[in-house]
Amino acid sequence: MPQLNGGGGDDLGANDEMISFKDEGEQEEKISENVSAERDLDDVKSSLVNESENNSSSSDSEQTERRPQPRPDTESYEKAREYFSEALRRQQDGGFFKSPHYPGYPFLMIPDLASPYLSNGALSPSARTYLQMKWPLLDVPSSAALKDSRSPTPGHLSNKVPVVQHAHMHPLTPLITYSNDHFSPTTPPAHLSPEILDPKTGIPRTPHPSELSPYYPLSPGAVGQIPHPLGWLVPQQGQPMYSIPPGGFRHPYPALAMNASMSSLVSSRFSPHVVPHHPHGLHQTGIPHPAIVSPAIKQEPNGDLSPSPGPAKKEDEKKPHIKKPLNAFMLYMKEMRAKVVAECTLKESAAINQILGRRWHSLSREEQAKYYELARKERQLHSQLYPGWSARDNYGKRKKRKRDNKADSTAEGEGLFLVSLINVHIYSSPFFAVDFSARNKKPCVQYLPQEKMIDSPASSHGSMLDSPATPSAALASPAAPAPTHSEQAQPLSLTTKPEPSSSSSHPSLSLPIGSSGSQSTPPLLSRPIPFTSLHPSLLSPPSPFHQAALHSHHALFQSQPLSLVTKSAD
DNA sequence: TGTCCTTTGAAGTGT
DNA sequence: ACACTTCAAAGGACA
Repeated sequence: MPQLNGGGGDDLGANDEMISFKDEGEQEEKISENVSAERDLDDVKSSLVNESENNSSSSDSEQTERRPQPRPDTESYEKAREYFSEALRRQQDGGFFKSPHYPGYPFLMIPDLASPYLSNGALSPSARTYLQMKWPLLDVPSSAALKDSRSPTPGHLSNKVPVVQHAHMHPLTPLITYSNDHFSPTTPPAHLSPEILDPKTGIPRTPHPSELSPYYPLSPGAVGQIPHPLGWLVPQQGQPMYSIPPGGFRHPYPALAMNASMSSLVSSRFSPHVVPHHPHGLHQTGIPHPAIVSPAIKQEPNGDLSPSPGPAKKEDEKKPHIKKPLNAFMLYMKEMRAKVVAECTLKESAAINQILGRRWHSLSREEQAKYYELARKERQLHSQLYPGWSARDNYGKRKKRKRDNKADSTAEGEGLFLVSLINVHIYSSPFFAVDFSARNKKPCVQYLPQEKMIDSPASSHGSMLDSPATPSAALASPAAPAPTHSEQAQPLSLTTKPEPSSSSSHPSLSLPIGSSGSQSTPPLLSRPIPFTSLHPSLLSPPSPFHQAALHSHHALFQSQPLSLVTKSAD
């Protein structure tokens, strides 16, 4: 089966190279998968030809033996085929916008290309048929696969790292999944519901609500409403980010392609003031909105801001929780988490996030810029979908623990904070691995043996990429010169603000660590991370500068275990 | 069951 | 203007 990831991860090649020590033949597989995808395209062409031939000549028995296929509307069918052919070509040319966030799909829809087969915001039956044929297991699984929802995972999907990922709808286009949740054939989403063919016309019809998958249960008010024609692209268990407007997008990039009138239209439709008409965070079609978490689904602990029960409270409960758009790092985490989890035995998100944080810093500017750009588009789309929404709306819906923590930490004094900062800087440097012995409440930063450190490509340059206020600016000059050694030597900062050029190349290391007084009250990680579960490759490789610096600081750091987390032992 | 942890970045609030 | 706070995701751990 062609897998849509074919080559799709190449845009993350450097990163893949750094962290993918699990499947050495992955690249080869991707190449072959691309070829396979092309071959499938040819198969489709052949099938089209055969089908047209058979339409006039095949017997009834042959028809019944064949998998029932809706008779394609040749024109739109052809358009869809052309689109995907073009998409595939662009993907292979490397010029296609491949979402790092949605590796399950090799490309993002190109509006002007996609529009031909988008009829009134819906995927035309012919286009759908095409997709069904092309990627039967991915988007429109075979009926056989769906008859038994417990059917075993296909071999090509058995890898812990999901090859095909459903779960979230792409925020930028309803045609893209939005999650790296593992594809689970045991939980086919509504969009994977078997194609229900009209026995008379042979054209896929909208299933009756009773035929729909229970994964997108229709609210009582939604009974009778039909699933969105693009529902097959809406993910399963996850939380897709942004919804499909009522009536469907007329454009795969609704937010980006909307003109003023459309924008206002969508705004009126998606204004938080209107959204409550669809309680439970479900789209009119019954598809949950990605960025909306209904109180009925996700109950915010402190979501009840109204002091007294009553209409106000009810109104508040009805108001869906529109989540913040994901920032670049969140997008990166979302994509890479599964990979990291698959590469090590860690399951704890806190530990995973630490690794991801370091990897994020080890990304090149170009790689990071992709995520910044994606995040920018996320925000853009979000702001267009929810023009009245503000991050403030979500304030106070979670426990304000930061404030409490700060109150605690301030009691520890500023010295501790400084040292903690230093510690994190040092931890962030690729010289050290964190030794979290199983029950050690005070994990140490240890020197990572050199031979373990240098086996990875020196992709770490301690990117000091400032989170660009205008990520497009970063993209505007993606061909920035390769980081020099001095650049690589820049410390991994807690913040993204650029270090003063006049400062030491490793200011964090030059700080008077000994004066911190942290030794007496070393900060600790509240929950230890088993060091043995950390694969060496999870740590950023050192540059020559790092090794040199390491050499000079070796004794100090070895004799002075440094803690990772800034939280006080108390 | 709810909160914490942990990361970065965006956006909010407060001074 | 700047510092600080909150929340986005994730899922195990913990109270």
